[in-house]
Amino acid sequence: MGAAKLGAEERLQPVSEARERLVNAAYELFSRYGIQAVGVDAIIERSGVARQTMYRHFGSKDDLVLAFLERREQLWTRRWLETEVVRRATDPRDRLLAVFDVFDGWFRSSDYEGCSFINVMLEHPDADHAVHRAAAAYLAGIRHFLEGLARQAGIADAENFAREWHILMKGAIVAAAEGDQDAALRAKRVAAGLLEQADTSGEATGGTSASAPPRASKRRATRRLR
Amino acid sequence: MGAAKLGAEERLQPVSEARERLVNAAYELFSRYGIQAVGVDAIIERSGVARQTMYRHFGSKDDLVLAFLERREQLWTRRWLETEVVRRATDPRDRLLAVFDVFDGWFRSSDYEGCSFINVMLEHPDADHAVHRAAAAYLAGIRHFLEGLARQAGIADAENFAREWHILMKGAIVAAAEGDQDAALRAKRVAAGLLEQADTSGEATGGTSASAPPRASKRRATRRLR
DNA sequence: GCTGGACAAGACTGATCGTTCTCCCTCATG
DNA sequence: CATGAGGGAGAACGATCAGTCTTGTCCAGC
Repeated sequence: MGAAKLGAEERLQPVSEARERLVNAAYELFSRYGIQAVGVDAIIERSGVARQTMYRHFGSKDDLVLAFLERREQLWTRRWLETEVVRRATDPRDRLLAVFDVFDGWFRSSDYEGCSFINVMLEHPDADHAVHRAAAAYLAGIRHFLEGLARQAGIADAENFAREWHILMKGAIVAAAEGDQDAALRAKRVAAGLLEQADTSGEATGGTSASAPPRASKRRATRRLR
Repeated sequence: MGAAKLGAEERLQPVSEARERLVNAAYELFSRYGIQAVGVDAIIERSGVARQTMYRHFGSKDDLVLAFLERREQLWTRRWLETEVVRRATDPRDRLLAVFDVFDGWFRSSDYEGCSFINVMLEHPDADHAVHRAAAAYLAGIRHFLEGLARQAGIADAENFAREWHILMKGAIVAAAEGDQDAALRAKRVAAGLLEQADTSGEATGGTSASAPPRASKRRATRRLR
């Protein structure tokens, strides 16, 4: 807010070209090398922007980090992960599983950089720090996406299910950082088992496991299976 | 190796008192705040050791980091995690599950500091870096412990099983860093399902779930149930 | 045409980084 | 007694850190 009123021209282009270049440079450097390992000098140099210009747009390095995390959510969470998952399947259960197919390609890319939200959050152990909180909030955003899919799939305790699913995703991300390129496949197998035994109240998917007495569903979730 | 021959006295005490204080200080600071956030000055100060003394024992900060990781394995992996797991149960399957009970207490401790191996590995994204490699190696050590339990439990593909189990552990560790204090319980529930449907060739544990057609075990694993 | 904001370029601050060097003391062993 | 290793205290190194300030140029709006 504040840079709202503009002339007729320069409508659709970013608020400021300098700011855009700064966030781009920050994105490339922070996502690859982490926060503490990248100095503002490196961002200045890569963005080709003057030092003072940076401090006019972002009062401090932490402010720039927050802008980086926001951009990361736009590009990675929304434009990449969620878009790709939705594109690959329509059934919400298939979409949940598709997460790990998307991850599989990610883990096998030569320049796998890991999850910036996890990295940044662990880099700032202080839970009260604004950067830690922002990173954790974006992780929660991913979880909300999962929770929505779980709800659409008619899964009873969608929130808990999403948290379990997310644990598998995060574990796989760390395993991939260790070098396990098959981490997504492993996690997907575990996830499939989790989905299979999930308490789905409604939603005739034609399950495989024969008997298994139907657990008393604690509450009828908002069944919405578009 | 190298500091082997000593006088008659000073037998059981550490190689050097100064070195011991340095590693202790490094342990407390690195495990809580990370590597990059802790300068050598802080370690000098906390250990009460002279600057030059530190550089006589450790040629560089990275060397001290490696010593810290080694100590972390001694104290955290061996003396705490593995000991506690073995203490809580005798059946290998129960021991596998006990991992998450031990984690549960850990996650609820007020000064939860996370897994240093994960933190340090993510802090050093370069897979060729000695510190990254060491951290990854200690993570592999944890996995080998799991693999041993899986083998004792008669699980067919023990290595893959251990990797899946470890993914759950690491995902829970990250979730706990986000603030989810119930992460261990969630991961345990998923793990229990994983264990239930595991290809265990042999080993009559007297399972709970009634029907569930016994999956055709692909291969008879080396049945060794001590 | 003037004014003021955005920006480039870069000097500069004080602090901190990892590392090296110097000087002095202690103490066990020859 | 002499020697030398181990250690303490601290100055000093050059590099880098995040952040400030100064100067000059451009350009749009009045």
